[in-house]
Amino acid sequence: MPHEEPLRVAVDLVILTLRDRQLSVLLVQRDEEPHRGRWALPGGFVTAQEDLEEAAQRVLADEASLGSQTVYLEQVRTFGKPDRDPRGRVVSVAFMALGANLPEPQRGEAVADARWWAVQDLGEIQLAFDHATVLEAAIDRARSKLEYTTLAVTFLEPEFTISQLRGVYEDVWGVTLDAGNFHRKATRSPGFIEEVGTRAHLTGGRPARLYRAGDGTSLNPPLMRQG
Amino acid sequence: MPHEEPLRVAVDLVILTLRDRQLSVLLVQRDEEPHRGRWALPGGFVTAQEDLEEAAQRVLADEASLGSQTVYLEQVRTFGKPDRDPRGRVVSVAFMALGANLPEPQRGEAVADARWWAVQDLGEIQLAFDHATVLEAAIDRARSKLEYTTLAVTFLEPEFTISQLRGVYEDVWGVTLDAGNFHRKATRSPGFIEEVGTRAHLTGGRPARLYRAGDGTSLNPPLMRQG
DNA sequence: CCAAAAGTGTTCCTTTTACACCCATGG
DNA sequence: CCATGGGTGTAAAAGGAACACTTTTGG
Repeated sequence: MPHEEPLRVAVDLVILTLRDRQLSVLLVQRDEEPHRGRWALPGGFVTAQEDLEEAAQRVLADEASLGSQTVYLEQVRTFGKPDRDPRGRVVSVAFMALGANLPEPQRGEAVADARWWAVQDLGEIQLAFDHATVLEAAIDRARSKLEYTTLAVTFLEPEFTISQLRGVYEDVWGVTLDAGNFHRKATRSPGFIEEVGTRAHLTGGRPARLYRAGDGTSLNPPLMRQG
Repeated sequence: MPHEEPLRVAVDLVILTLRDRQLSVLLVQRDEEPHRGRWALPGGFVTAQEDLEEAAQRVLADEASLGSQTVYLEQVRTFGKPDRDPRGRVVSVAFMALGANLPEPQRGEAVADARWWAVQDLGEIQLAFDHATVLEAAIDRARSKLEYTTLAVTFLEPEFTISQLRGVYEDVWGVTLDAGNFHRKATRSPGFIEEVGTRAHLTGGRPARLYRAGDGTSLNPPLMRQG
């Protein structure tokens, strides 16, 4: 086996939730060089004895104080350009985390601030490292997986109404969907949702039936985006 | 920044091509411990100054002698369980490589043998490390990307007929598709294929028009699998 | 002429889309 | 009673599946 340079391996997390009907991502403001003052994805180095998913869970708990929350976690892609971190060679495995009503973050170590940003409002600011690319990859992944998987439910509490589910699609895709047609598709996709039996009294209209996530993970036919 | 253990980062390649109408993968037989004698995916460590894709290209050239061939290369997933390599901690970025009529491999260093295996015939043999998992992830990715991308053309020479294209779907998915319906779908998917103008005289039937890959990368509506 | 593959037409059926309409509640 | 959202019905349009049929070559 030839000699090779040891590299450092990190995980970076794109933690997404819906806040005020806006797809939002948790960013931390760096308190150290490089990129001091810039907003970045929460992340951390992988330690010797942990799997990549474990490292991601640890960052969720430590940097985002989301240890106890139920979040969906999925690996997105690994970024490894030699110059992506000015401190040296760091290969970073990007994860996407999705959750319902995630709380305001506590400020972690080496971090000046931490808060949710609506994805829409990120146009102006410049993220640290290559995190803009990482963020885009994760958001693309989330948007497209809504079409052909049951992932949308991970943005919702365990019990939800169909219009809340429709809201997830509308907010993540930025479209408007026909309520009646969506209702049919959702209720007729096998394994997508299951009726709970009770009803929600949310607003001034007819109470909606409550559902929970079904067993299925894939959606076919898929839910189409051109609403 | 806290101290952390340096890890080694490798790339592993799932190189797929069609040989005798069989989806086939290039495997190398290990000539060193651990797993001496077992078949494994071609791979190698990432060096200090190269990007992950560059490392993958280097492995393609060195271990698979596919340096000059045109192959499609895409990152699949990164595997990092602490015990996946008995020599120590190795995080491995898996790539999928697709190409047309790839040649018989030359035997590389630290390798007893190298050859193409039909994916169908792999049931019996046990691969080294976690390479069975890696292989499965890549094949799943390839199979599902045929549905909604124009990736099928990467299995073909620059000019091809529609029935050759249909053959890619049939061989990769293991199904039989209706020739007439496939013809319509392929010719009407914008950006999928472009007519060249000439014809192929392959077999004993009517000569087929030749096409080349179009500009598009995604296919919608997708090509459905239940042929 | 015949076999074989290429390519087109046609029919039936399912799904999607748009939108009307009724239902059930709070105020 | 009215506003509001929940949920169903329905007709037109689009798309998919099955398969017959025509075209164009080699032998």
